[in-house]
Amino acid sequence: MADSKDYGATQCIACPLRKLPAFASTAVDPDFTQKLKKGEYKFATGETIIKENGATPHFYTILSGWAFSYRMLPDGRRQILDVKVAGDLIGIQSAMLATMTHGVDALTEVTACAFARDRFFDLFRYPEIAYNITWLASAGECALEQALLSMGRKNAIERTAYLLWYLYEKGKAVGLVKDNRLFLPMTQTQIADTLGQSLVHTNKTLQKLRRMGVAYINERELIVEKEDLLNELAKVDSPLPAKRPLL
Amino acid sequence: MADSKDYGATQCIACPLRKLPAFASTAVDPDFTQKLKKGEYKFATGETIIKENGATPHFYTILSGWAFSYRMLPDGRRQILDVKVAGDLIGIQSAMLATMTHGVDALTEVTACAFARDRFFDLFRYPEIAYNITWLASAGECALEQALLSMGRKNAIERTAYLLWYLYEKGKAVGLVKDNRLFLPMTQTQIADTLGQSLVHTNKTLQKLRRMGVAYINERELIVEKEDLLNELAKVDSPLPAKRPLL
DNA sequence: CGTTCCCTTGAGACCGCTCAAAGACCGTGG
DNA sequence: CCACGGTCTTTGAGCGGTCTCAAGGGAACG
Repeated sequence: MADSKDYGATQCIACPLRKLPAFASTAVDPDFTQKLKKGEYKFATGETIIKENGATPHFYTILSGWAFSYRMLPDGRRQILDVKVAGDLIGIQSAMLATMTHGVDALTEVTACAFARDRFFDLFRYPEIAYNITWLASAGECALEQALLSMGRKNAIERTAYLLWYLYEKGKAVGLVKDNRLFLPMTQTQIADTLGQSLVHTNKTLQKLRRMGVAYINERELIVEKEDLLNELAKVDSPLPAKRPLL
Repeated sequence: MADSKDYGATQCIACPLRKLPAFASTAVDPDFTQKLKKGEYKFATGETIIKENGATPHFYTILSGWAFSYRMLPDGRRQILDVKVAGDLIGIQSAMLATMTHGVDALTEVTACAFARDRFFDLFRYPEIAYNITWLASAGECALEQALLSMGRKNAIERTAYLLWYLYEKGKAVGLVKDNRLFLPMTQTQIADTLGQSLVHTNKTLQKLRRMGVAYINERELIVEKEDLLNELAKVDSPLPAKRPLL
């Protein structure tokens, strides 16, 4: 499943994510996290990190790279649920519910910190960690709610604007935005599967946003020209949380 | 906000929900839960239990009755996110993220056990409780994922069938189904807002399901005639968990 | 007996879908 | 070095699923 393993390549105490302003400084001793860490895994672009309907021996915190979670219907229709970047936790569901109800694929090369599933309950002996895990689960739920509102009640332009806004904000939080530019390794097929729209219509909607001078994607980069207009089109109701915990 | 309060009307140790097969017997001492409980609240039909974008002083476990969570757009469009029945936890989000990103309204008269928000973190000192809260958050996420898949990739018939299946299973779990009948206090407008469809088209789709002899709603009752066909139409991929924890 | 809420039905418009095909770019192998 | 296949983006055309608008009937309620 994993390409390579490199035990403890990154020391928790020296975790580069801790420096980012998006992450709350935690009360948890990094040495403790270090002990829980089972290793560091690398996944290739396009590789499946977690299988749908399977059980992983691990769950992960993404250290670097992009991934997405999805669900599929038997006939091949796919719905992308969320996009995952550095700091995001993936696979808790399998730890809680025994089976994964979604899969996770890598969009780029991904480095992830692995934690053992069979020691999952141990984490809850530490109130701060337990709290953080629940916090992240809640935030994930919140993101899904917004997506659901988008899919259910917004039209193509609003929905697409919302997704671009969301990705942009998410990128900002982990320091991936520079000069209104965000590296964005998603194809239009993947964007369509996130929006719950057809590829063709997604393409036309993106072009409309480009012609409106709001935002466009070029060479795997999202360029936001009018952030306030994007925001307005997106009908955003709640911004992303300013600080989030890091496991 | 709450209509009436009646401290400790129901003793946790005598909680009627514990008897239901859907709930796992917990390692948590009921006396302890009892101490955390801040009272029992009653909400009238149609009343708002938790305000969107507000902060509640409490979060709740529903003891009896039906409710739904939703998000609204500024122009009044509404998306219903989930339907809540006995045993469901509502309002954790506000406890975690400081503000509620969704509102919760009562569909019937609702009785709910209240827990104080300012003592929320205390709960995490007890690993079993912390674990249970996270479990419930994960399960909520899973339900939202299924809804998202439904909205994004299913057509009206499949989507409607899925919702009916979901409600039916949810009702079963808490012992509300008898003779293939489930008391279901939702109007077609509310069903439409759950499905992300227009009222008119929802009405026509429900009629199609009725004409197909699959299931129909009559006098606030959902009658499932062909459960297997409903299941097949719904394209269900993961069943509801057999056992869930009770806070 | 009027008002309100909910369900139902019809008709026409339009948003988004499917089908089809072509161009751009890229890596690979002959 | 060029031909080739693959992936991704773009464009056009026509269909149809779902929406909006409009209106009527039934039940509940004051």
